[in-house]
Amino acid sequence: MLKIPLKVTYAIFATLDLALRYGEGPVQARTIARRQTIPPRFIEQVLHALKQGGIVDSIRGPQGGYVLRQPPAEVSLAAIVETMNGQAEPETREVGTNGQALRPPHREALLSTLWDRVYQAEREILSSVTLQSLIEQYTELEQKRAPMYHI
Amino acid sequence: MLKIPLKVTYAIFATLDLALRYGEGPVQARTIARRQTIPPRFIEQVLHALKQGGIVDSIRGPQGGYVLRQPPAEVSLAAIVETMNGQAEPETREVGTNGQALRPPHREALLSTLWDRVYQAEREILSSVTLQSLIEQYTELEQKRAPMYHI
DNA sequence: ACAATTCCTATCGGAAATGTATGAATTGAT
DNA sequence: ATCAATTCATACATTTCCGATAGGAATTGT
Repeated sequence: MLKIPLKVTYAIFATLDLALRYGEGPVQARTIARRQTIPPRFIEQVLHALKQGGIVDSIRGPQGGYVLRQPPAEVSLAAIVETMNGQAEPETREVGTNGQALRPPHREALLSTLWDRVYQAEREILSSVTLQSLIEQYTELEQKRAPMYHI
Repeated sequence: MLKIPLKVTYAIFATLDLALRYGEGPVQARTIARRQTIPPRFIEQVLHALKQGGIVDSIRGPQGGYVLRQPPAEVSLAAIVETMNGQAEPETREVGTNGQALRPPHREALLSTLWDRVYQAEREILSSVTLQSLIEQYTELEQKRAPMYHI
């Protein structure tokens, strides 16, 4: 049930890459693709979706590329994940009932409020994590394991 | 990210159907299929999975069918959902990195602990909901909207 | 004008989800 | 013993989704 599309993972790594260079001007899709090992033609779509979602801005033409729209501390994973999932969220397919007990629409309502609760819990967690905090966690991990090497 | 396979929905409705008749002897797959409007050939597979998962018992032969293994108050949705999802849970695919920043394995670890937190939250909610409590919610809904009609 | 880049849309392949089919195994009833 | 009702097991077909690729159009700095 907890399904993590690759697309979402790519989006997080891509925005993390941008976060690490926030304020240094645009980064090209190809560069991110190389650094994060994401298929170059595919990351374009991911970045495009992130732009539609208001997460990144794009600059066209030579020396163009992508930049984070807000500082890394302002960008929550909830925003990224929701953007990548589009509106495809609460598609509780109707099933219908012929028998007596468990008639729609209450039968369906029962489950959809349940999924809503799960979804809200997920959202709460993801809202509390920002690109900034992820980077901090990352450098902590790095320094713990290999305290002498720098990025 | 929150993906609800139809299979899971079917499983919940099927077990709810059994819960409403708990203690009244076995219910045939075909009967459940008709009442819950689930493809008859498909529900067999769902029920079979539920049996493998220890949620239901099956009785073969004429007048056979399926029964809940435990009283409805003892059956949590977490058990049902986990059974239907099999072991297919935590497949965090590795992505790999060529560039400098955000090297594996820490990059991957960052996300997998995050997904774990989300997964645990989901599990907590689903553990707190039983077939019994679902039925209670259902009858409440029914009586609120149509207080004069009975099931 | 040119070249670098994003933007848009179409398409493809494979995997997973959904659904169907067939027949074997089990068992109560007669 | 036979029969019919049912689950059991497996294989197969169909559809849908996801990841990935491709081609070219639009934009813009130099």
